[in-house]
Amino acid sequence: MAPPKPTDAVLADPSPWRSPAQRGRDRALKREAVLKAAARLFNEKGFHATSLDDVARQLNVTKPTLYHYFRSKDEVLFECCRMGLEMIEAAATPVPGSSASGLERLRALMEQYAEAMTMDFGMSITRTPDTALSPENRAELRRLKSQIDRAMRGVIQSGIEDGSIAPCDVRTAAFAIAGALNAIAHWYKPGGPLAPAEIARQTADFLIQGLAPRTPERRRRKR
Amino acid sequence: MAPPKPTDAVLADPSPWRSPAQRGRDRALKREAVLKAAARLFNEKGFHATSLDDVARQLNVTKPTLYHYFRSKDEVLFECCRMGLEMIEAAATPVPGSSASGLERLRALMEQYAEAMTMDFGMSITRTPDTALSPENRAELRRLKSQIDRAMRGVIQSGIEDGSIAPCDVRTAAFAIAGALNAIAHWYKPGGPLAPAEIARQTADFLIQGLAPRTPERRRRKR
DNA sequence: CCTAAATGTTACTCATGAGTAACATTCCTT
DNA sequence: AAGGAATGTTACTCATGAGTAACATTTAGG
Repeated sequence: MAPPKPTDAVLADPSPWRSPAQRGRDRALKREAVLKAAARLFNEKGFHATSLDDVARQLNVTKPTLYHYFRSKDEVLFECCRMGLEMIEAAATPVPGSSASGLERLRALMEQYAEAMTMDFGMSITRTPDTALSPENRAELRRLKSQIDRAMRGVIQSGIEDGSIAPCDVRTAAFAIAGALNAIAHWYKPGGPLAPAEIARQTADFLIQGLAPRTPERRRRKR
Repeated sequence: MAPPKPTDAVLADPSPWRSPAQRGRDRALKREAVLKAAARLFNEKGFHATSLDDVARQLNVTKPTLYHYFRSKDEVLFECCRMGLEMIEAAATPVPGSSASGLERLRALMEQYAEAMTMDFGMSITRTPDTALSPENRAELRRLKSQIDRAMRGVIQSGIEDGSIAPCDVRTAAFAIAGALNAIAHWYKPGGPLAPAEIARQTADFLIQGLAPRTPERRRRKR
């Protein structure tokens, strides 16, 4: 009895033989599994305190196996950070046909940014010092970060122009906002009392409201 | 011609012979010089990328010399951070006979905090991952940090009570503020266009004002 | 003076962990 | 079947850098 041909298996195929496409997908999945395990360990114990042997052990393989998927430890960290930054960048790229005010767009950006910082890849952006990376990878990450920074400043600027955001120093505001959001990666613990969405909302609220008391007729924002 | 006795030398003494007190002071000065050089290098190249040989070279001595003043590389980093944290803590401890409002006290705290983050020891707090430290030292630093956090929350709380600060989630506010201030250590460069005091003021302003536009009668704070 | 403490040097040890060489196995292709 | 790509293993090499041993020199003080 011959095994069923992979190309015939459209639905419900428990066969151990994989199609070429499936094989490629397996590889991508394994790559991602390495990144995920690595990110978790890097965040928990720190990049330098985590050896690739640690990462491999976590996945029930040995260190040389990892080198089938990555060129170096450096590349592993770099990819983790890139994943995280791409999540944020997706949130920062403007939607073409949007009629939202600058403040509304900024709030959405801040909340997605904040939620990203509660996830493994997002955390790795701020929890690992960029000095751990090779000069080339460091430069590339800086490029991605400044792209996000530019996008955020753009949103702030347009908010000032449409009157939804108070005039302020855009540069300082962007730095302060990014700083407050990045900090989440340092104090958030998955088992905590606040869910990521809650943290995101509260932090965005605070940055919008500020510390100074509202005047009576504008005391609290709804929702 | 006998050298002047150290005890006689009250003023203007270029003698190479040091009094016992002066010797002790020399030692303390040298210790501090090591810390200063180390902090600068740690911040610039990263803790793990900086060897004690690097630090020693910077001071025109050799590595074993440093071990006369510190037990381990770990201790050097720890002391750098402790210095920085003590600067902030000094700013966070309440002045007994003060009649300032909560917001005024918080602004002063934020500005001093921000300025500390532009200095070598302040930077080392946030630019070095706490995973680089021994468990004991890490715990001690965490203790100092949470002491500052408690002080900050106390000031915020009292500001809410006296009406100078809008009601808000104190925990979230304290985290966001500390995050925004800590971030300064990551982007500030000594040669930049903004002086530390300027950065401190602008960042504090932003955190107080928030992003939302003021209502007409309270549009801008004076100064 | 003579000893002890402090301060500095040169020349090591030694653990760690990134990265590699060489080899085994499995699966797909022809 | 046979060759080769992909994936995995065991058993190393090798650089780095923290920390130390042993030794030299100066200074303080009895």
